[in-house]
This record gives sequence, structure tokens and C-alpha cells, in this order.
Amino acid sequence: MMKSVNNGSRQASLKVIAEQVGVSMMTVSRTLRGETTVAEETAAKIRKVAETLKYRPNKLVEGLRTGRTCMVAAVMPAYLGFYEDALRGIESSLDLKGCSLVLNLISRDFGRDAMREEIRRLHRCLELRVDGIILRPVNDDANAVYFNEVVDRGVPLVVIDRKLPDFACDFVGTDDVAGGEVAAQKLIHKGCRSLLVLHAGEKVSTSRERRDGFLATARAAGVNVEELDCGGFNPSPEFFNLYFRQPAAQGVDGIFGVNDDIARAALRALRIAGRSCPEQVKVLGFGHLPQSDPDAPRLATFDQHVGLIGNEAVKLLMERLENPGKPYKSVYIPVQFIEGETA
Amino acid sequence: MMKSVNNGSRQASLKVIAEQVGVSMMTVSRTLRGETTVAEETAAKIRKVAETLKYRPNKLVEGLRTGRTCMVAAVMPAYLGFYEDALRGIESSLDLKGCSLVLNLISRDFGRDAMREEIRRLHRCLELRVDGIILRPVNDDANAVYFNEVVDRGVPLVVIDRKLPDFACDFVGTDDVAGGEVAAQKLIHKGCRSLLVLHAGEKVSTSRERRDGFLATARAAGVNVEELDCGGFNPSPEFFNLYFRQPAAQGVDGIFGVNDDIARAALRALRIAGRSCPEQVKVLGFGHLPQSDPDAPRLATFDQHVGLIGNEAVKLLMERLENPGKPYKSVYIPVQFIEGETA
DNA sequence: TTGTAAGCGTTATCAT
DNA sequence: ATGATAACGCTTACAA
Repeated sequence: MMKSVNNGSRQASLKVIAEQVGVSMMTVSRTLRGETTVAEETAAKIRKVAETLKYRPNKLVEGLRTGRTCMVAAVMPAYLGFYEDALRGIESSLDLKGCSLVLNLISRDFGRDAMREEIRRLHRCLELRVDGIILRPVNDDANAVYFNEVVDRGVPLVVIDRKLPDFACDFVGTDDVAGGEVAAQKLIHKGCRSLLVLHAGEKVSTSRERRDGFLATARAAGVNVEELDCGGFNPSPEFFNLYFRQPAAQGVDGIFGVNDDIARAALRALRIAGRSCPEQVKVLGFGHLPQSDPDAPRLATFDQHVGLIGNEAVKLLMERLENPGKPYKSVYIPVQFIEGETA
Repeated sequence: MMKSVNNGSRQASLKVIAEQVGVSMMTVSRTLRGETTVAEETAAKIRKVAETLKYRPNKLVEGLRTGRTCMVAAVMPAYLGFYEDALRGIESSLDLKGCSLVLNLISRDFGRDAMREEIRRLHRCLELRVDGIILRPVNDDANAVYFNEVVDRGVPLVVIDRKLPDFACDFVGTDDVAGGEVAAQKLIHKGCRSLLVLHAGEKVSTSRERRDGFLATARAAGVNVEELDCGGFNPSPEFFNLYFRQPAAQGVDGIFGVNDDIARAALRALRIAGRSCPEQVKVLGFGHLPQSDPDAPRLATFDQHVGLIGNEAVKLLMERLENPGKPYKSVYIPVQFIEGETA
């Protein structure tokens, strides 16, 4: 029936320890923070009692006083996919800085209300007095005025992956334009003369920029190039089958999918259409997602080093915390080409 | 150059609002918490100023006073895989309760030091004064005395997925024994008479229990049954190829892999060994992980409803918070058989 | 070397 | 209907 350590007593606190040792709270505080101005004899006694009582300093109070809670919030899509790496990067970087991660997941299920949900979560973060917020915005075409509340409070906000138009803040993402450019270069270099870029539509900045980089480079090189809007990052197989049956698709000898899913879907559609890869058509993806099927051909793609995005986001956050006035910075993580069997 | 809202002034607080309106902090507090004992006229003024100043109550202080921080920590493997669903379940359930999730990821890279890392993270959670902790232990064979510090503090601890021996606390996991039993029943029912269970070794409770359930049911039914220790949840393809070349493997007509990865690996090895599935050998997996390759055969498996594990963990946590004295509870989420092409 | 007092932002309790 | 005061756990500034 009896509890083991703190029988009946309050939680260990400076006060409790002070009473038990017979000194003032200050002496305890000093000792436990490692100040050397305490008599060794007293200090030893204090440390012993603290140990016995399993004292843990209250970080919240520290935050209350210093204005630093050592908590940083991340707000991201509930279906992490791609972002799991970023999350790991964020978490481990924060850990190194002695900070804790408050995670907020925005479910797809909210649909058009996702933005309202995002705001609600941001408000919660503010109430928790987190030191900063790392955000993958649910929308990158929306007017983002409501982020001003965060910024106005002086809470550092770092946006990752999808850049918000008309909103100045720190940003970390992939160098999508360069990625698209290199994709085109690679295909052209491998002899392709009629290119196709499969993208996810106008609304998503990452897709748009990869496509733009690709188109620009292809056109500059004077090769034929088409684009096809797949309507999203995870189009149905039927979509592709339909497309690759059309005559227009017959001449294509190089395809760039703006993400791996699109590229793999194209791969299957090509197989069904009876076109060989990489002999007749070369295919590049983007993202370098883990390939769960060991029997599928290894997709040539680009690694986005997503973990680095997370690391860098934390770094920017810490820099702004140190120096709130400095100009906003955008960091673009370069992609790395990954050889595969499809190109 | 000028900040937009709080130019030069302190953060909005009860005090600031009180001064601005010319009332006491208490009146402001009462108003903003929706008490009705405030004159409507005063209340209106207060609400307006609070709105203008974009006042957000400080949850930390609330926690300091009430002992409830509305923060719950989760400690899980950095490579979520399987646990991403649980994480979503936890996060969304917490959100419904008005709580925030503090996420701690334990990287595989720590190897044998993972436990030390786990302890360190638990300590951090205690310093943050979280209301409770949901933990997927890094080890389930280890002596877990150090969790006592958490329990002794009266911080509810709910363990998920892997049950700790010799440690009493709330637990939520899969009904692994029943899962193994049903797996054997299904195979026997489909006519298999020589079974094989591919498991991950003695150390992991989930694997062990699925195997035990499987073996017990198979033996009770009087069919032939063998077991093979794959040494982990992600064995190399070579491991299986080697095994299926042996004469002992030739008679097997029903295989149960304790997770989907093992089952799929077995599937490939069977194909290489020239044995047809499901005609000659039927294969069952466990876990119902998303199958990323649409061309691979749909694996017959068991859905663990991992999201529910997360939901239930939060429920247990809240129950214990309400009633710290009640006896510990173990909840086993039943699995659901998923038909597939491999059985 | 040690202690006292004030304050961080809020709420519970007891006045007025 | 409103206010004053203490308290939560800790640190900073100032005394002794």
C-alpha cells in the first residue's frame, strides 16, 4: 500500500530539499546548478538528499522565468511519408540542443478545413509558449496572413518544403528548380530527344519548380518537351494507362516524374503499353523513397536528403532565436542523383 | 522597421490587459475563462482588449498551478514503420483531450546504448512535467527497474506493443497469441498439413507470442509443424534462399511469417525455389503493412489496427490520471484477417 | 558562504 | 461584481 520513494510527501522541489537539509532554497538551487560558492560539506548533503528524492528540475518554471521553454513545435502532415526523415532530422537536432519536440499532425481528413486545423494547432503551440515552430504548410497557395500572429509574437517560424508566396520567413526546402534542371540534363545526356515531365499540377510549389527547371533546360537545349498534369502526387494507374495509349505519347523517349510514385506509375504504364525501359524510354523519379519491393527495377531518381532539411530547419530556428533581427534566409538543399536501372 | 502589434510592449498577459482596461487581473481572468460573474460591460471591454492584444493564456503556468501540463510524451523508435499509425492514433486522441504530444525518437544507431538513451529521454520528459508517458520500450527482455522512477513520481506510464516482463504497468498491444492461433487455424482450414512458422527470435515478445500461439494450435490439431528463427524482423533474402533449398523445407505446405516482411521474403524465396503459391504452399503474413508495389501479389495477412493501439494507450493514460489507484490493465487489440492471393 | 525578496503568469480563496 | 493575497517552483539581484 505504501508508495516507494515519496511516501506521502510532495514532489521533490528546491523547497522540500531545503527543508530536509535545513538550508535555504537558494543554497540548494546554487548547489544543484553546480555553482561553486557552496561549502562542500553542505553541497554534499544537498546532493545526497536530491538524489534520494530523485529531484528533477522543473523545466516549465525555468521557461516561465527565462522565456525559453526549450520546446519547439513541428506541424506536419499526419501521413508522414516523405516527412518522416525530416521529422527525425528535426527531433535529433533539437535533442542536441537540449530541446523537446512538440508534434502536431494535420490529418488529410480535414480536407478543405485543413487550414483551420493548422491555425488551431498553431494557437495551441503559442499557448504552450514554444520557443519556435517548424511548419510544413498544408497549403502553399493560400494567403498566409494568419501566420503573422506567430511572427508578431516574436516566435520564430521556419517553413519547410513548401514555400509560401507573399510571406517572408525563414525557409528550408529542396532545390527543386536545380533538381528539374539536372533531370533534363541527365536525360538529354543519355540521348533522349523527346522529353515528358509528369507533374502534380500548378498548386504545389515543389512540383511546379521541378517542372519549370526541367522545361527551361529542355527548351534551352532545343529538344522536344511536353508536360502532363497528373493532378496530384499519387495519380491512379488508369490515368497513366490512358495517357500512354495516346499517339502523342509514342514518340517520348525520356520521362521525368516529379516524384517517385509518379515515376513508378509511369514505369508500369510503359510496361503495359509494351515500351521497354530503359531501352526505348528512360525514366527518372524524384525523392528517393525506400523501394519496398526488391524485385522492382531500381528507379533512377534524386535523393532530397530530407533529414538535412530537418537539421537545417532547427539550425535556422536557433539562429533566429539568437538574433531575432537578422534578415530572413532561405536554404535550398541540393539533390543528389541516384543511378538506377530505369535510365 | 516597426513591429505590427505589440510595438515595444510586453507580451499580452492578464496583467497587461488589466492595466489597459483599468480593472484587476482577477476580473480579466474570470472574464477570459468565461465566468458569468463579470458585468457584461466590463467583460466586453476586456474581451476587446484581449482580442486586440492577441492574448493567449499561458498553458505552462496553468500547468504549474494545477499540476496538469496537458502534455503527454511518447517515446518510440526513430524508424517508425509500423508505429507511424500508432503515433497518429496517439496524437489525434491527445488532441481530442486538449493535450499536446511531446515526441521522443530513439534512433537505432544507439545500438546497445539504446536503453541509456531511453532513460535520458524519460528524464527529460519528467523535467518537462508531462502528464504521462506512452512508451514503446527499446528492449522487452531487459530489467526495467529504472521505469520505477517514472511510476514513483505518479506519472502514468503506458507501455505499448512490447510487454515488459517483471514490470507492472498499463499496457496496450496486439493480441499476438490469438493472432498466431488464428493463423494456424486458417492454414489448417485451407488444407495445409505441414506448417512452418518463421519468427524473429526469442527476444521479441510479439514474435514469440505469435509463434507460441501458432505452434500450440498446430500441435493441438495434430499437424506437422516446424519453426525457424530468422534472427530479426528484417532478415536477408539470402537467409531464405538458403533455407528453402534444404530438403526439410520441401514438404512444407503452409507458412506463417510473424510479420509481413518475413512473409514477403519467404514468398520470393519460394518463387526462386520453384514452388508455387498458393497452390503448393500457402503463406500468411502479419501486420498488414501498406504494399507499395501494386504488381506484387496481395499478401494474406492480419491487420493489427495499430492506430487503435495508440487511441487505447491515450485512453488508459487518461483513466489512470483520473484514478491513479486503480489496478493496472492490459488491453489486447484483436487482429483482423485480411484475405490475399497468397493463401 | 548563505539568506531574503521579488517576480515570471496564472488561479483559488477569501474579502469587500 | 470586483479585488487583494497567496501560492505554484524557480532564479536574479541584492543583502548579510
